[in-house]
Amino acid sequence: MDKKPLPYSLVEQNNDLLVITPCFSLNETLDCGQAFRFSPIDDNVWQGVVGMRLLKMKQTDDGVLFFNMSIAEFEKDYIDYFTLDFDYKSLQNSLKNDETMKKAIEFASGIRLLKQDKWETICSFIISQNNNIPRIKGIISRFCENFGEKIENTNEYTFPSVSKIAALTVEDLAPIRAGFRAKYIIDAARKIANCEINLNLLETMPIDEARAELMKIKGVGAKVAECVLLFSCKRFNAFPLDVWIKRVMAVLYPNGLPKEAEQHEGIAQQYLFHYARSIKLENE
DNA sequence: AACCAGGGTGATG
DNA sequence: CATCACCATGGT
Repeated sequence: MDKKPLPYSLVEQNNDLLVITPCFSLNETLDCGQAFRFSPIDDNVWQGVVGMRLLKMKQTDDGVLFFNMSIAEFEKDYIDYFTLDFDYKSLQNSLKNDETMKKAIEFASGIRLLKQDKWETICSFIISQNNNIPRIKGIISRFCENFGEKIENTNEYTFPSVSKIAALTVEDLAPIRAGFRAKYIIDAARKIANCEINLNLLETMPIDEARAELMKIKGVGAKVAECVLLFSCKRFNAFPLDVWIKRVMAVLYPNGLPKEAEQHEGIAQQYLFHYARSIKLENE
């Protein structure tokens, strides 16, 4: 059997690791609305908590440099997280047969789908409903500071565990100022903790069943379920329909996405979402 | 089946 | 300063 060459290469540089791959922009990937725990700390430098670890990264001319990272650790935890084993270049070339997709991709060709923690993604998108990004980030950061674990030698906190939140009440969540969403977070934690919902099956079960499974949680509707499937379960064909995408679809794709996007609707969605929001800015 | 609360903030005019 | 919008959802 022929083995396809990997779409990335890893180069250790002292204690750091340089990741060389096409279509990988930190700015575009970490600031496109799929993740809420990353912040820019300097020119082209980002940091954010992933699992138990504070990641620090820098965009350079050669690629993306991960600070204090070994090949072994990176292969274990972050290839999948940044979807590096997926051939973005080929998909982009195919999508570019469509003129609108071509423009959208050229606008932000370095967006990559993340595979985030499922529980964290469920909470984050429950919090996102009817909300703006600065406040979403504020609520999540208060959530972590109040109920997460402090990460050694940093001022950062892990995302709170399911079991810890399942034992709380809505009143306990008052300090995070999530408003009416607090009761949904508690409901999600309890249903996951008592195994009414099995997160591990979401990646493999038929996607309609996965949607139904997630929507057992109060406060999780079609939109939030779709975000969870796309941003934490590698379901490339999940397609979150928010106000922006509805607008794009109505104006640019009244008959649906081009055939090249089949089975990768979610990735197309990321380009279109970014594009839609930028067009709006240009008009003002 | 349309409509609205809920809680707070950022953006717009 | 007022008003609107916000990567929605559940309840009426």
